[in-house]
Amino acid sequence: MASLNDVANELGISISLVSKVLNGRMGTTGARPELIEAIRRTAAEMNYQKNPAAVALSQGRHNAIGIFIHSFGRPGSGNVDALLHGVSSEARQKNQRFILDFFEREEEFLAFNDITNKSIMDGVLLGGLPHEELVEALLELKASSMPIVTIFDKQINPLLPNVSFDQVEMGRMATDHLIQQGSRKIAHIVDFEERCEGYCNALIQNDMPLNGKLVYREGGEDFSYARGRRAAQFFLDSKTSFDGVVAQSDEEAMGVMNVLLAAGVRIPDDVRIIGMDNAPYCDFAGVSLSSVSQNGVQRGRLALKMLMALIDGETVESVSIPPELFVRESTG
Amino acid sequence: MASLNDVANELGISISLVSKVLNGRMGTTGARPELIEAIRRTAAEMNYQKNPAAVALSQGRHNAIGIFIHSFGRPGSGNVDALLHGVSSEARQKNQRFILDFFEREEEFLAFNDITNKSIMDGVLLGGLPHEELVEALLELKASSMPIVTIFDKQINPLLPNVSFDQVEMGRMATDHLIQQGSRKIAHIVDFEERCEGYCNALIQNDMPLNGKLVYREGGEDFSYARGRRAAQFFLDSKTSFDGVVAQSDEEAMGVMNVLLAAGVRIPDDVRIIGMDNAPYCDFAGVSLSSVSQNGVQRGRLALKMLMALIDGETVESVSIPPELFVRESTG
DNA sequence: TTGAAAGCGCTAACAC
DNA sequence: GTGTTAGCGCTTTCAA
Repeated sequence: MASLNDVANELGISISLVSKVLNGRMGTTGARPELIEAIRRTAAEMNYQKNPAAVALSQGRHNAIGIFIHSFGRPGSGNVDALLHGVSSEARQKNQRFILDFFEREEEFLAFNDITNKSIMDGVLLGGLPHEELVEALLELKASSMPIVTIFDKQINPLLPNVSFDQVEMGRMATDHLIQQGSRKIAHIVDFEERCEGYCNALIQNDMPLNGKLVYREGGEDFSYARGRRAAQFFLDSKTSFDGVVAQSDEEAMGVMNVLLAAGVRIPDDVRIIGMDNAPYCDFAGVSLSSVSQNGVQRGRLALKMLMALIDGETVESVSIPPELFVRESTG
Repeated sequence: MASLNDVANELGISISLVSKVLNGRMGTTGARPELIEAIRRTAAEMNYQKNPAAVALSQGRHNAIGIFIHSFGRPGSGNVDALLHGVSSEARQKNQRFILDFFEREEEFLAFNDITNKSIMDGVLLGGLPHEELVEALLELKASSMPIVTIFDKQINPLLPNVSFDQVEMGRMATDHLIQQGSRKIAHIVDFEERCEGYCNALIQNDMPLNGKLVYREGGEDFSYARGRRAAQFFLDSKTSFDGVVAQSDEEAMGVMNVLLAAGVRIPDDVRIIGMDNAPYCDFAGVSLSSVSQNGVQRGRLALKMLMALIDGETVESVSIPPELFVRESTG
C-alpha cells in the first residue's frame, strides 16, 4: 500500500505538496501544472490510497457513522431490512462507512454508549424500538458534540431530531381506505392506542358509528398471528355483523384472514381486510393482503441525510414521513 | 475525551507507562502495585477511552471487519437478515466493529474492491449471491494479505475459505421427510438443479420411482410465488395423482398451497407440502408450512469466527453447515 | 521500575 | 511554488 511518502519520494518532492495537490487544497498558492499532472499520474500508477486511520487521527473526521438498531417489527415484516437498506444506499452515495450494531435484548441496546465513540464515528443513528429511558444518555452524548438522529416512530426529546411517522395517520389511512371501498361496519384490533385513535378518527370523519363490540383489545402490543386469530374468533363470536377489519400488523391480518376463510367468509366480498407494514408476504397470502407501509427505506435515507447535515454543522428539524397505502385483493 | 496524555499528566508520570499498564503489556518488567492501581483508577475516573484511530495507525490493526452482501433470497425470506444477525452477534462478542455494505445491483458488488481497504478493516466477509467472476479480484485482494472468508452456498475457489451449505442435501432432506411422513408420489418444483438432485437421491434411496410428470421445470431460478402457482396448476392438470410437493422456496410452497386449497385439496391429508428457507411467515400460512432452513445465523457466526482466526494468522478450512428441518402442519 | 523517543500516515500553518 | 515542522494519540524499543 503506497503512502504519501512513497509518492513524494518517487517524484523527489515533499509530502505536503503531494497532499495539497491530491486534496485540491492549495489555499492561495499554486503549483506548476506539469508537476500537478505528474503527481496525479504517479499516485494513480502507484495505486496510492489514503489511509483513513491517519486522516481520522489528523482531522478528527472519520467518514463513518454508527447505526444502532433495536430490532423491531415482527420477524419477516421487513421493517429493519427497509431501514437498513435506506441508510445503506444513502451512505454509499455520500461515501460514508457505516458501522452497524444490532440489538435483540434491551441491555445490549442500553450499552450503546460504550460503543459510540467520537474517535470512531462522526455521528450516530439510533432506530427501531424507541427507548425513552435513553434520553439522558443521548443528551449527554449529544452534549459531547456527537451528532445524533433518531429513527423512532416519534421524537423522544425536543433536542433530538427524529424521523418519525404518524401512527395515528396510519390507522386513519387504513380505515378510511376500507370505508372508501364500501365497508360500513369495520372491526379493529388494538395494539398501539394511537393507531386506534386514527381508526376512530376515520369513522368520525365519515359519520360512521363506533361499535365497541368490533374493537378487540388484549392490552399490550403483540401484533402476532395468534392475536389476529383470537380477534377474528372474537368478532365472529360477537354475532355482530362486520364487513371490514383493520389489523395493526400484516401478521395479525393473516391470522384474521385464515380464521375468516376457514369459517366460510369470503374476502373481500364479505369482509375486507387490511394490515400494516406492507411485509413482503402480503403478496402471497391466500388472498393477497392490502397494507399500509411505514416507508422504512425512505425514512432510513432521510435520517442519514439529516445526520450528514448535522455533521456538517447545519441545523435540522424533525420530520414525519407519511404512511403509504398498498392496495391488493383483500380490499378489492 | 481524555487521552493517555491527560491521564499521565494527572499522575505526573510518562505516557508509555500508562499505556503499558492499561494494556497489561509490561513485558519482562513490572510496576509498583500501588502505581498500577492509581493508573487504573485515574483512567476510569477520567473516563479514558482509547482512540481507535490512533491504535489503528500505530498497530495497523483496526478491530473492524467489512461485510459485503449481495442481497439474495426472496424479500421476506429472512436469508440476509439471518446472516447479518449471525455475523453481528459474533462481532459484538469479539469486540469487532462491523462495516456493512449492501448491494442490489451487480456493478455495485463488483466495485467492492474500491471499498475494501487494509487501512480500514482487518478482514472481509463476502456473502449472498455467489459471484464467480470475482475470483480474480478476490485472489488479488487476498494476495495483498487481506483475510477473506466467503459465505456463498459453495466455495468459488479452493484458495478462498467458505462457509457453504449443501444444496443437494437440502433437497434430499425435504423429500425424505415427506417420505417418512408417508407420502409416496412426490412432486417437485425445480429451480436449483442440485436440490433436484437431492430430491432424486431421496427417491432412489427409498426405492421410489421418479415420475417425470411430477417434476415441474421452467428453467432459470425464480423461487417465486407465481412459479409455485403455475407448478401446482401443472400438477393438477397432469391428472397424475400426487400426495406430496417439495418446493424450493417457501414462497413457491405458498403458491402451491393456495392453488391446492382453492382446488379443494386438503393439506396435509391429501398432499403434504414442504418449502425451503424457513421464512418467518411459514408460521402463519393458512396451513403452517414445514420448511428446511439454511441456518443463516449459524453460518454468519461461523464465518466471522473463521475470519478472526485468519486475521490472527491461523489457517482455516472451508466448512459446510447442514440444513435443518422445521416441521409444521403442512407435513403433519 | 520508569521514561524518552521514534514512528504509524496524514494535514495545515508557516517559512522560504 | 515548494518545503519544514508540529501534531493527531497510541505502541514499542531501548535506555536509564
